[in-house]
Amino acid sequence: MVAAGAALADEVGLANLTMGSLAKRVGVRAPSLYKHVSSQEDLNRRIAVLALNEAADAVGGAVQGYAGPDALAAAARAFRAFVLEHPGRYAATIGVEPSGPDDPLATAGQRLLGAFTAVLRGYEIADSDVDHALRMLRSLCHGFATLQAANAFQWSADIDESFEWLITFADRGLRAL
Amino acid sequence: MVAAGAALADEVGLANLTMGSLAKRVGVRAPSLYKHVSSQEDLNRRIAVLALNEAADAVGGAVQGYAGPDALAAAARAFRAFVLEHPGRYAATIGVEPSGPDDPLATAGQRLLGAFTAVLRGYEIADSDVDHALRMLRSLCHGFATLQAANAFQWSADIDESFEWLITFADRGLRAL
DNA sequence: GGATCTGGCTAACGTTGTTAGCTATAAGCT
DNA sequence: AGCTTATAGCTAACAACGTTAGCCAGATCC
Repeated sequence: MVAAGAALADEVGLANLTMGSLAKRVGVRAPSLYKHVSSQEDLNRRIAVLALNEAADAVGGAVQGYAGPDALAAAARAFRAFVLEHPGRYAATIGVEPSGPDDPLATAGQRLLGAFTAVLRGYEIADSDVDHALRMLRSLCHGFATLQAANAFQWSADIDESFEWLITFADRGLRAL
Repeated sequence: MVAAGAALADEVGLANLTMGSLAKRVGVRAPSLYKHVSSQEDLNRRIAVLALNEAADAVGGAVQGYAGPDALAAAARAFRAFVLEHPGRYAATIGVEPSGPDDPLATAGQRLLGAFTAVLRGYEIADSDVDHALRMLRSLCHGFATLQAANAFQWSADIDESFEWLITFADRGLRAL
């Protein structure tokens, strides 16, 4: 049922995902949803967990067999593709905070982070820099993908080209460490 | 009145900015707000315009008198500081699209973009690269600031330190072009 | 065969966004 | 000065949404 919610969010946008519309989608009256979810916020969290796990799978899978620049490119592309294909569920991950270390949300987030950490192992990065590099990578991918998903890149230049440019930019920077 | 809305959004979060709460804040009943704004979405757009103009002022002002790496650092810091001090109004800028080229929202966005473009002039960047570099910079700053505003950086390493690290990372990359 | 659990339902309530229609004060014109 | 109009507030009311309470049919289990 949260899968249906995630799909609906992708279609109509997270802001337009209403309990009523989800109920209609699954062929049920709205109050019945509360047998599966305790509130809309709870639904949101579950969608976020699903999205983070799926994103981790996508990035982790894309990286397999690659290392260094190839792994970086594969991870970044997979991540952006996931966000663009599933903007609604990814939006559900923004602004939700794990309640504790064993919150499924936290572990799902760790999985996604782990996939990116694996990419960084292909570069020679000092231990003291790896956290910073990870945050840089996450900011870059998250920022680009969400801006594109929101249609915030207005003018001419080709967006795919910009993203490839950005990947090689990050690659060169990481090598230079 | 949109200033009051922006302030309230900063305090309680954009999601909790309701017509009723804003009305109470300005000492008026809710329907009276519609004498100034045509809908909540309209209010949102106006807050977004305000936020983008303020951000452009902050970044533009911080850059004055600097060039190259200093300008980059000043711009990035000013931008992040603005987002962290005004998370509500900045959140209002996400997901709103200008209706046309003379939409105030579009021109405000251009102003902010222009401030970052000025920073890039301190580097020797090929014309064909400047758009990509601009998008990279915007993704980086937007991504980092929004992730931090959402408390998405979980673990230990110091966040300010990461941001400084990220600035010098971008600087080195831009020089190498 | 009876008890319980599961998952649906209807009815109802509070909140929020919004519209319609009224009114008092301020500003502007003759 | 006196009439008109614009401004900006109000109350009443409605629709949509999230949510709770309470009921009920069927499946599962002892």
